[in-house]
Amino acid sequence: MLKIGELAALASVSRDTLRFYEKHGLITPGERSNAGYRLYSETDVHRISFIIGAKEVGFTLNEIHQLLELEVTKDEKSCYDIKQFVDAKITIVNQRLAEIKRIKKSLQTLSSACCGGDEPATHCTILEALSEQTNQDIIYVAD
Amino acid sequence: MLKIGELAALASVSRDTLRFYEKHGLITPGERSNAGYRLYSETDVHRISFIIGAKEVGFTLNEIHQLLELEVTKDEKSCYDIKQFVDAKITIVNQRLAEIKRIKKSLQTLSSACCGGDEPATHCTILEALSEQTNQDIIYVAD
DNA sequence: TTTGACCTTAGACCATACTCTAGGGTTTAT
DNA sequence: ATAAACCCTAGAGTATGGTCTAAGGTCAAA
Repeated sequence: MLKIGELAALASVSRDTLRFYEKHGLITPGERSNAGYRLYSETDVHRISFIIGAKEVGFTLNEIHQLLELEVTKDEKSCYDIKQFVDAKITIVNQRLAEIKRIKKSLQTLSSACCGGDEPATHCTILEALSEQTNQDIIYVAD
Repeated sequence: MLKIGELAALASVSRDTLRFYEKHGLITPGERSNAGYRLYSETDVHRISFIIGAKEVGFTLNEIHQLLELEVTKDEKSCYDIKQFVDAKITIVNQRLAEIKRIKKSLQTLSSACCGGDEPATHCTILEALSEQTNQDIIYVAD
């Protein structure tokens, strides 16, 4: 079992952040030491890792909370709802995946056009790198 | 040329958001109508699209501002700096890419384990779906 | 046994990214 | 020509996600 400072160091977040997440129901260390210190299990470590990862790719704490709350009950109806929710999230994830690939490509175009490449300096802004790409529909509308 | 409401509708953001981005130097419509209305060009449309996309995958407005400001000058030193900056961003993008793939995989595991699959209900939370995955180092440390 | 590094709570404060309000001018359709 | 629907500015307010402070208790080493 880890104390809060140990988990904080491991996960590269502050103690305050861990307490903040707890206050908002994202993580709930089951045990306390005699002195009242929080004690974190390995499951908590995984949980924190998931939270940080999900946050990094743009999920809000609220969405992460919902993801973490997902549990299959025996109720068929509820199970259907969960599947709906998860599949909706997968759609969002796929959109983000496409978007981040687009950005990566722009950055790579920019990087290789910049200094030392033989391409002209015309390609040297993000927007120009972006326009280099296939003329996909650029504006995001619900599709 | 588009008026603010037209661009807002096209990009699925509010007018206020566009004015907010302008105030913070992310977008700068060159022209105004006689009445003082903002007029947006096609470049502005691309720019807004980039901002929204970058935001969705977790860049802050500040980072996006830096990305958009990137321009190659004739100064070699400055060009080197830009390459450094862009390459650092590519590293971040790659990390996000890996993370979002991890999350996608978890969601897919969860979705397929849930309702109708023949796998037992033990795999039916995000955390269990996550542990299903190869035992990669789960905690994020600067690597 | 006391010094320093840890832990506790409650609540104030902060940055980011909007979002809304007030008070006013413009454009467009009927 | 007038009402609805748009535009303007400045500035206040809000939600999210922390971060810090105060006032205090605990633990391990010198």
